[in-house]
Amino acid sequence: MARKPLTKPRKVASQERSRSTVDALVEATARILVKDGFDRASTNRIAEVAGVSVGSLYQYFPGKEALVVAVIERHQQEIMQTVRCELAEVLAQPVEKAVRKLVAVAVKAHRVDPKLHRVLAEQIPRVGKLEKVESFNRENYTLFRTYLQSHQDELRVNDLELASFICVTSIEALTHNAMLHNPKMLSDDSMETLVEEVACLVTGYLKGEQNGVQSAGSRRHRPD
Amino acid sequence: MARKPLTKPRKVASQERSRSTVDALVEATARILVKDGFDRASTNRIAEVAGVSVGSLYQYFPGKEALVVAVIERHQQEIMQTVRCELAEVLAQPVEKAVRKLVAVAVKAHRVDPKLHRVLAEQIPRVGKLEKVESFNRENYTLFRTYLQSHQDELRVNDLELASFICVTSIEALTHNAMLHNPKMLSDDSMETLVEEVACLVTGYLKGEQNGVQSAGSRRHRPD
DNA sequence: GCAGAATATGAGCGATCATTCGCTTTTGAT
DNA sequence: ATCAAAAGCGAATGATCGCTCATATTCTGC
Repeated sequence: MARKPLTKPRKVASQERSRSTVDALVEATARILVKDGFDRASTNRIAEVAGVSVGSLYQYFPGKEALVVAVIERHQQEIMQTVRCELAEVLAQPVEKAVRKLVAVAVKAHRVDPKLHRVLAEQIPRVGKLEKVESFNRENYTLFRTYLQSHQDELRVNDLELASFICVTSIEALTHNAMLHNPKMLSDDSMETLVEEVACLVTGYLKGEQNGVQSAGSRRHRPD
Repeated sequence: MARKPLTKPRKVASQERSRSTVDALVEATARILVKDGFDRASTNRIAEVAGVSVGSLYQYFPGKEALVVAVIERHQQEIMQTVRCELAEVLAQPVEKAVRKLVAVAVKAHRVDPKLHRVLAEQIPRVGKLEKVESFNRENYTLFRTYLQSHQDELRVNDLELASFICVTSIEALTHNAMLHNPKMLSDDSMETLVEEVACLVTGYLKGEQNGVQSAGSRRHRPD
């Protein structure tokens, strides 16, 4: 039953040359995804753009899906680098400050590679291995819940898990939609007011009242 | 330059027989999407499942994309029927009531055909004609802004457009993610608390304080 | 500088799929 | 009953794509 006489040990990369090949393939995949979309990204074309042969491609990736997974993982790696870095200092801060920072970070994360982000969000079918896209939010989710736990006395909400779900989902969706579907929000100015508003939304939910968050001109001046 | 000698006048449907053929095709497309996913939905297969020939398919649909668009439109038609129906009575109600109703309706909308909804959300690449999926939210968005305008005096927010964006996006994302990614929230019980919480989030944002929305046991009992 | 392992090559095979078109069947008006 | 238009048919075509494998090149330890 020994059935791998000529089949090379799929997916290893020890030497340096091969490592750069793998990099070139992932990079080419990302470029094609951005430039031509998911459908027009065939293994032959990826190999061609990467400057390698299809054969080499199949030595390291079992198929197109694996390439895309690699692209996604690389992109999320970059994003989480940003997030984790900026989030370290937040743990000690009060809710208002922390939430605003969190939202700002979410926006920043969406600025890492917007075009790629859009393609990954809009064109990649979430099937098979591609379901892993969701696992990304798990980390933010856990991170946020940890924060809530250590600041529980400042909060009004009880169910921290539910609260984390609500906050993280809202923040993510709002920044995401603002970046992708709302062209008039792309100016730095509008971006600031958006951050302020979302922070207000979340803080208000967590604390019950949002005094002191007055800012962005979106607040009404009640002259009574 | 007359270049349509044998090419049938693509996409007409006058008699009754043909109308049922079109229906069968759309229905078959929906079924295949749910059962096998977008990738495995080929025109040949759709025709086979529909009980018609590929030739007939191409008489009414220029390709697979058009079929999917038809499925999406049919699905959104059903959803908007539900939404519009339940939303009529809301216009006169105060923010607390109205928002809660709105959230409840959003949940209900996601229950129309959950499996199809999931496929449409996860597997359909938003390219070409398929971008139309977004136009769906435009209506809810406008509907919501209209409500805010007529209740402006109850609100704290100034920029109603921004507020609509924030509220609609949050509600949609929260219900969507709850239904699709959070299995433990599927019980009717959890669903109720979710509605309560989301309503609380939105109401708090719009009004500034959410007294009277106490309910779902997620609220903390402060015995001080 | 040599042997064998690692890596790279790319023409080609097979499968799938979208789409066409000459033909038959059904329909409805006369 | 007749006939033209409408609707339906499906084998056949051609294009694309994923993937393999026999072969060639490069690298690494000795």
